[in-house]
Amino acid sequence: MDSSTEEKIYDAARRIFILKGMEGARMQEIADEAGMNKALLHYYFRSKENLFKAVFKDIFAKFFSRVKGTLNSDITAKEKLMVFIDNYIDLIAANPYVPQFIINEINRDPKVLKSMMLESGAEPQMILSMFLNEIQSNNASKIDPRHIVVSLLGMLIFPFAGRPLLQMIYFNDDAQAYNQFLMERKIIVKNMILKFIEG
Amino acid sequence: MDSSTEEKIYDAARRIFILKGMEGARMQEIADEAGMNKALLHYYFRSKENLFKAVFKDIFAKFFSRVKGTLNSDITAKEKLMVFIDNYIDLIAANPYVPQFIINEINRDPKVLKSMMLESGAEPQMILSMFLNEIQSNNASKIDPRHIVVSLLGMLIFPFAGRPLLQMIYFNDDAQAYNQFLMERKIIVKNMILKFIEG
DNA sequence: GTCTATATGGCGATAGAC
DNA sequence: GTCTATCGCCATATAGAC
Repeated sequence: MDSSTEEKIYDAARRIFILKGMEGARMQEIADEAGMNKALLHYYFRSKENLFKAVFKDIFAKFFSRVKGTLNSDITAKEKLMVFIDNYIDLIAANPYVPQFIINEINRDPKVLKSMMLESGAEPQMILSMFLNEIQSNNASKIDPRHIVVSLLGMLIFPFAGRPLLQMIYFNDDAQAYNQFLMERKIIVKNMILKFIEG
Repeated sequence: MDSSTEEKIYDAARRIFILKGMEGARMQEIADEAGMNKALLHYYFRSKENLFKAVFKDIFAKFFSRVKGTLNSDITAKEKLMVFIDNYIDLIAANPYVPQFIINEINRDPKVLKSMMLESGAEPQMILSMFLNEIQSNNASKIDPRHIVVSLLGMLIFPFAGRPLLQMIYFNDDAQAYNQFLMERKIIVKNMILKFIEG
C-alpha cells in the first residue's frame, strides 16, 4: 500500500460513508480505517462536508458512467438491455450498499443532486435518452418507456436494499441461498422485461 | 388538539423520525414539533432510543398489517393481487417516506429486525405464506414466487424512494407530472405482473 | 506533513424549582 | 407534569510542537 496519504483518506472515507452515510460516519472512524490521525483528514479536506462531497460526487459519477458505458456498445437495442441487466446486477453485487447510499443522500439533501448531475458529466438530456431509445425501438406495446425504466431499476435494486428483511422472511436467514437468489434474478428480470416490451 | 402530552410527543417523533431517521433526528426538533420542552420527552420516554423504538415498532407493524389486511379479503388470488397493487400504491403515496425509512433502519441495525417481526405480531411463517399462495395458484410459468414478490415490491417502492433523481432527469422536475406518473403505475404494474404470472 | 493536545459547539440526558 | 438551567460527553475542527 504505497498510495498517497490523500488517497488513503479518500479510500477509507469512501468505505465508511457508503456503509454509514454522511450522518452515521465518524471522522475518527475514517482516520482509523485509513491508519492515521484524525487531524490529517482536516489537513487534506478541511471539513467532513468537503470530504463527503468529494466521495459522493465520485461514487455518483462512477455509477452513472458504468451504466452509460453498458448502453454505449454496438449491438442491437434488445441485446443492450439484456447485457445491461447482467452487468448491473454484477455491479450492485460488487457494491451492494451503493444504490441505497445514493438514494438516501439524494433524499437527505436534494439540493446537492443538481450539482452532482452536472459535475458528474451526466447532462440530464443524455440521461433522459439513456434507456429510452433502447426501449422505444422494441416497445411493441407502446408503453411510456419511463415506466419500464423505473420498473427495471426497482426490480434490480430492491432485492439488495431490502435484503435483511427479505432474507429473513423468505430464506430463513440463509445468506448463501439469498446470494443464489440474487444471481437467478438475471434470468428472471430479463424474461420479465422481454415479455413486457414485446407485448 | 386535546391529545395527551405523550401522544403529542409520539406523533411529533413519528413525523421527524420518518423524515430524518434515527441518526438525523434531534430531540430538540421533536420537542419543537410537539410544541413543548425537550425535558418532557425524557420524562415520558426516558431516552431517544426508547422513543425511536416505540415509533419504529408501530410504523413497522402498521405497514405490515395493512399489507396483510389487503391480502385477507374473500376474492380470488388474482383479484387479491390486483387489489393489493392499487391499495399499496395509495398507501405509499399517503406515506411516501415510510418504506425507505423501514429499509434504512433495518439496514442500519439488522438486530432490531427480529424483535420488530415478533412484536409487530407478524410471525415469519405467516409473512412467508403472504403473497406466495396468491401467486402460486396463478403461476402458469412455475417461477419461484419469491422472485415475483421481490419484483413487485421493487416496482412499487422504487419510484417513491428514487423520486428526487427520477423526477429530475425524466420529468424536468415537474412534481405534478410525477404524481400522475405514480398513479399510472397502478395499471402498468398490474399488467406487468399478470403477463408474467400467466406465462 | 504528521502528530498530540485542546478548543468549540451541539446533543442527549438530568437536576431541581415550581 | 412542566419548565429552566446545566451537566457530561462526544464529534468536528484547530493550534502548535516536531
